[in-house]
Amino acid sequence: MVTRKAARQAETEVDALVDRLRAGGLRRTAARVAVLAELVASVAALSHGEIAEILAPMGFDRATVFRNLTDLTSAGLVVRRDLGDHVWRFALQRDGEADHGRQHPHLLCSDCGTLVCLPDVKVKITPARGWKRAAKMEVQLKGLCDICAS
Amino acid sequence: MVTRKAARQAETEVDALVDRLRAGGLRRTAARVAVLAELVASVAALSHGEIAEILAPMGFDRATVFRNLTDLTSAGLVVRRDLGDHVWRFALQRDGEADHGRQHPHLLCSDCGTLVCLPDVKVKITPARGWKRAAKMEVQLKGLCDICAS
DNA sequence: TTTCCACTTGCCACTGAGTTGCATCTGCCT
DNA sequence: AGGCAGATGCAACTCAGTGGCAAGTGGAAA
Repeated sequence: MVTRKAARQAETEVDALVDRLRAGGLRRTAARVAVLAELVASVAALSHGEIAEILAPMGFDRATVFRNLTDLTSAGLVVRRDLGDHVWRFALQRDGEADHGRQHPHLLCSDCGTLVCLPDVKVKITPARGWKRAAKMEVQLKGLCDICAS
Repeated sequence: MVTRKAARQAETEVDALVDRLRAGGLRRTAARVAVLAELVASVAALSHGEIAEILAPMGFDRATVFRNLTDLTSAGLVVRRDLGDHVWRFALQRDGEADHGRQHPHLLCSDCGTLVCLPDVKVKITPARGWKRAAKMEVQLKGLCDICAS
């Protein structure tokens, strides 16, 4: 049950995203709007397969969904991410998300292979001899995730 | 051109690995020895496809290679790793690597896949809310190694 | 408003990495 | 040596991702 206010908010967000789409030289098409609407409505990142399944009853072909996810990612509106299971998942490129890999460390579970965001863990790197590329590194911790540790 | 000393060293390493295999309840089979020998001989992590291609002329089937990589990984002799291209790559779980991994951080080059020790780089982890497992984590930085960056 | 053209789509097929079933082979314990 | 459970080769399959082509269409220009 979606409230009227939330529906209007989502629509506004889709409109804003479409503006960015157009500004990037891409056409406003029904398929793209539908993909963006699904990403706006979803809390979690969605795989191509999941989105394609949702949009199929509306007549959108999965090849189209795939191409559009790729286009939207190239255009910078969408980011794709792998959680360790070799499935790309797509989510909106929220403001400031461009450096997601560098914003916080990730835990790679050495047992199940899941990649978990650790936004509350701070990591400080002290490089030796003015090693300049440290700031561009992503930090990954390797150990057991909460599920495998329990 | 492999020197005689290097060849003997590799053979000794394979023998040691086979001992661990047997200790773990797995059989010593020609296919498994061949897989281990390839991993011993390789500097970089190898994909299933790469190993299968090497071993095919010796009569080893790729399904067997796949199964054995999985078995060796489950047994703890081999570790698998993804460089971001959705291909699993396999490498030996080196002796002392469990502790080695925690002694200093490593750089995993996102281009060539080389794992480089960074003994002079200090990393301080500040976990949130008394997260007790932080001390048991290995730290891995992901970015370009010196060669790929130049 | 109409035209037009480059972009987009649906349909179909393909690729590559990974995986499974089954009959047969084989390592190793007794 | 015998026997049995594990391992293998062969063949086929799954799944996520991807590409070709004819037809459809968004939007700029006239």
